[in-house]
Amino acid sequence: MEGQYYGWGTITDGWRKGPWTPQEDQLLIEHVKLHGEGRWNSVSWLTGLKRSGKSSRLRWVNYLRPDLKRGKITAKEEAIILELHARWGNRWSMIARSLPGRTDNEIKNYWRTHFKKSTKNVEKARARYLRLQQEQKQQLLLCRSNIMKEETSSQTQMAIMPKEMEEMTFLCNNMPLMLHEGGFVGESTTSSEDRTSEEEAYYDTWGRLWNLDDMGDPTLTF
DNA sequence: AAAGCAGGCAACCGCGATTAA
DNA sequence: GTTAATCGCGGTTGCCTGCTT
Repeated sequence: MEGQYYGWGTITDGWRKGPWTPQEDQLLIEHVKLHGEGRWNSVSWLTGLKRSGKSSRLRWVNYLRPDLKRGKITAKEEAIILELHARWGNRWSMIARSLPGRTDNEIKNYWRTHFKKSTKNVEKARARYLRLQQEQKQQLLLCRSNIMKEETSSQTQMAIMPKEMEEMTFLCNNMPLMLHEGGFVGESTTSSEDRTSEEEAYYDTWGRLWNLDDMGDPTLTF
């Protein structure tokens, strides 16, 4: 197996370091299938992998997990990252919890690559986000007026698309914070330490809601 | 075509928190 | 209550790749 390694892979103190090979990935996947996640330090002696528990966990969490989302960060995800970073700072794992399928490492890398060096990029992203908000706002207003029309004119309103109606009513009634005066929720000066558990739950919820399937995200360019 | 450079990202490191013995 | 093992997180490093000169 050793001869198949490539790149800067080396062995230090009996542990292999550097890029993972497909064979190593396969061993790790099999291991998790059999034993589940956790007990990472047992991976080595159960599979024969010359990888530390730490390295194995990292590989699984950041790359092999089946629920990971592949592909580029969307405008919506970007908006969430910006918003939550403004609020929580570098608490990447927490931010990642609001973006299912994305890892803390991925988000951290994205932030550093796109926003750390230049506030201009933050401004651009912010502008994109505001455009998106405007579009959504218009859609919601339209939907709200449709709901009102339905409410006044028809007794059978809930029979017509009841599910959609419920969803849109819920959105109309619960959206205001995200649309807060066209501004960034994250612009608040409130530090993460000052946040209440209710706020925590609120952001958790909205983070998840915003992760509903994207609707034609514009390509992100800087 | 080749060299230099910068961006992107996978992986490592150190450290604090948590859990088990 | 103490210690060791394990886990999880944030920061950092360094390879790869694509673009520019």
